[in-house]
Amino acid sequence: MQGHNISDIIEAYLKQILAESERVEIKRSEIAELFNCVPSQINYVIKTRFTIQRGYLVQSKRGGGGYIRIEKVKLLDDRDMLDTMIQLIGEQINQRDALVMVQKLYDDQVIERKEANLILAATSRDTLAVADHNLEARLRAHILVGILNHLRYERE
Amino acid sequence: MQGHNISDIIEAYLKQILAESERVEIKRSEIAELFNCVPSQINYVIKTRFTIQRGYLVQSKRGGGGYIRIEKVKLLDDRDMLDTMIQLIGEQINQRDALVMVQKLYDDQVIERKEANLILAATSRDTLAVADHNLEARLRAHILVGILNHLRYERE
DNA sequence: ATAATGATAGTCAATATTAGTCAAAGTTAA
DNA sequence: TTAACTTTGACTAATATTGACTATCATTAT
Repeated sequence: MQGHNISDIIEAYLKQILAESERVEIKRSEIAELFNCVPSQINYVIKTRFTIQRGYLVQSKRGGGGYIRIEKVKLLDDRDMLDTMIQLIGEQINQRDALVMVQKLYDDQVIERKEANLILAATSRDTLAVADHNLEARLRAHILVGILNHLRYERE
Repeated sequence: MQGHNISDIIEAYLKQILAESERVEIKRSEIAELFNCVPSQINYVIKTRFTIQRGYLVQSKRGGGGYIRIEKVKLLDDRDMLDTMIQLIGEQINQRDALVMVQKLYDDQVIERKEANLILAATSRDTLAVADHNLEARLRAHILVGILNHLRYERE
């Protein structure tokens, strides 16, 4: 999954630390130097890979002694997570973000592997086969929300 | 089948690697250069020779460090029935007929109860929420076919 | 206290680096 | 001859990288 470019490598590095600990705190410039990239690339990595959808909370401080802190967040229960996801989806969602959500549901054992794959099949671009991408994203959102709602009450 | 043209040769090259390994990961431009063809020919080869029907799964990423990954998947015994169903569905299907199909999948133990309910949720009129009934039926057909295609093989 | 300075991090848009799509043109085989 | 298949390239889309400019915070000087 990783290792094809610097962003992937930085992502892996941070996640390795997060596998041991609940949070990681870095100094942006140090990480940039460590991986031989510009500081703003760290922001790019965080923005694309440590989103709330994926279960991460990011805080930072500027100025002297500044830092970036990434924290794994834990939603209280499945119901809570499903509600949050439904909110996050809103009116449309692209395939990548949908994958992230399904992955999170699987990681947190809300759904099984086969169910996860069914959902991905149902919401893939190939399946929807709509020319207009905006419409496609809206449809995907509807289907995903429909499924999440179903999961929401099935578990009660 | 044999090396009558470049597409066949590229196909053979990739399949030779896949004979040793479960997956092959390429950089499109490199392969194109290796075989002295335009990059989009690689897409053509993949589209015509590495389909899910033949037991291959393809993933890719664009941008820096991009790649195309081809994976062999194990096709399951149920695939004849699934193929028949896919044919039966055609371009559109109503909710009642979809229910019949899902029921059959459950009866034949291709899917579990939870999975069946999930599929029904994904294809219900409420979820699809399109005004035009014809469009709704077409969309349902696409989703169902997408799901059936994914049931044809075993996932990691 | 307040202002100036230095040390951080954030934003955004330009550029770079890939892969995907599509249709026209060319080739082959029935 | 014609229908299917292959080749090609112009255009599009997605993702990554970079750097100039901005915002915020802590410390020091006035």
